[in-house]
Amino acid sequence: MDKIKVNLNINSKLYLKDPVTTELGKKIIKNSVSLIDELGLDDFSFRKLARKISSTESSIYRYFENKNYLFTYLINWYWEWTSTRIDLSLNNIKDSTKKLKIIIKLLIEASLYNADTEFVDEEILHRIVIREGTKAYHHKLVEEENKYGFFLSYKALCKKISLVILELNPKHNYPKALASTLVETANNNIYFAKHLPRLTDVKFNEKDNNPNKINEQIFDILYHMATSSISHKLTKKAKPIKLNGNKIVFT
Amino acid sequence: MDKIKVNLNINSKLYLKDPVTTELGKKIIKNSVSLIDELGLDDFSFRKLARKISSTESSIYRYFENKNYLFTYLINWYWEWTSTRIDLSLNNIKDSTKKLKIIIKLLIEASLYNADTEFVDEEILHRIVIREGTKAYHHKLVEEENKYGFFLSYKALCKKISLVILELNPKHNYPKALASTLVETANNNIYFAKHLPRLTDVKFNEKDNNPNKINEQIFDILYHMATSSISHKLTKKAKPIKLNGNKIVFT
DNA sequence: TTATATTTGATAGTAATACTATTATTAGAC
DNA sequence: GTCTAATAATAGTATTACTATCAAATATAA
Repeated sequence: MDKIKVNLNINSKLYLKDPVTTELGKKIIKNSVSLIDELGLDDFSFRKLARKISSTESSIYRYFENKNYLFTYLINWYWEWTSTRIDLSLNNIKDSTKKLKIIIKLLIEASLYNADTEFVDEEILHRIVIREGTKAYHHKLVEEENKYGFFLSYKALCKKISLVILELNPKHNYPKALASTLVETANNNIYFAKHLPRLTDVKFNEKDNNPNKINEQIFDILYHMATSSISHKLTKKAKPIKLNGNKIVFT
Repeated sequence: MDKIKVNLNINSKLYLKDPVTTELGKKIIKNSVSLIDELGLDDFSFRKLARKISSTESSIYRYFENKNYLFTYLINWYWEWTSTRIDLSLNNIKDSTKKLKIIIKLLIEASLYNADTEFVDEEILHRIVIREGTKAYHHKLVEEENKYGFFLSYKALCKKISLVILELNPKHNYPKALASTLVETANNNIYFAKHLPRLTDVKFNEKDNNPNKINEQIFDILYHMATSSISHKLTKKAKPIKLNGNKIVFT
């Protein structure tokens, strides 16, 4: 495999000091990924991270204001890295259908184009994204953080996907909603297949428990969702319905 | 409006003592809803809740093991209540298309069938579900909590929706994935429209900022997604693609 | 009505989190 | 070899997330 140099453009407001510029910074990134994977975001703390890397809380605080900023930094890494993988993979592709397939495949499998950074294991990062990634923007401070531009990478990723949707159907009415739904639904179905299988349609045969088969099924689910929406002929607009509400009393 | 008595079946492992049976219990439920809405789940604590209701932390701990159990209790309330609204609304409906429309409408608007419990404001609860509901099952302890049955109400809700999907197309391959996607996508698009509008296609005219118009647009997005998937003719199965990966080096 | 059981409130205490601040030490740049 | 920047060490505060104990209030049953 050739090595291609890219750089990930992560919002500098997310850190006090750029972690990729120092050894300690890289250690913080690398070990926060594995520690969040291991403990979950709730139980992850700067104290535990400091212990793990034989450093101190105050040293970590020089890089990140708090654990949520660090977490959002990591999620941004994932968004940027995924955008980059898409760019590289679509590089010579003309056929829009093929583009769509590639995008869906990349949303499901982090391991394709594994980055050669010694300090982020993208496969572990992907697990974190699947389990807890949405916590980066589902909280009381979204609006404020959105003003800082913390979610620009996510928007750029969805924008990129929505443009391919529009290539396939320039008259599609909801390319952005479909794009964000594909990203979110990819993560959800991977998560559901693993932990809450009744919420998706992935089938497990006894010996069939290998991730490839599962990922293929998830690919089919997403591809079906995407192509059906993209090719759907608009029937007449749905007539709004009225519900004659009864009041409910709980006992 | 008539009043109809229903009861919500919430997993009893979620509480140490059933909160609906006592005044203090109801106060805990009611005020945790408004306080989580106000502060966000992260900043919400039993201490603050105790202060708000002029009680003590230890009294609250007699009802709920910890704040995550309380939170999951509230999310279960929403799932159960939404299932109930669906049951009541589909009661006399024969037409499956109409059923689908009603379901989508109910997923978007909490206010329809506002429950007559003096102790849960469903509209506020719905806001919490939209912003942070998925945190109930996106964490390190899913598997354990899933074994306790904490997510049975969610699965039942999705099952109910998937059956209507199958009524419309008995050969649909992914009814469960589509059902869970509709639930999740409803919440996401309401949230995105409000906080991260680039991630959806809701349009705001200057004076058009009223929730009805927005909810109508979100209805259209979801209805389009549902009907396109349901009516999609299966083309030949997508040929798997192979990506010839280049290694990426980050700088 | 009194005795009894149940519920709640008051108080205290522990370990951990989420920080901020200060000073000492070390390593690298010139 | 000195200067500078980065890190480590240490300490301290307010808050969280509990657990435990006991007293007061209240409902219930005899």
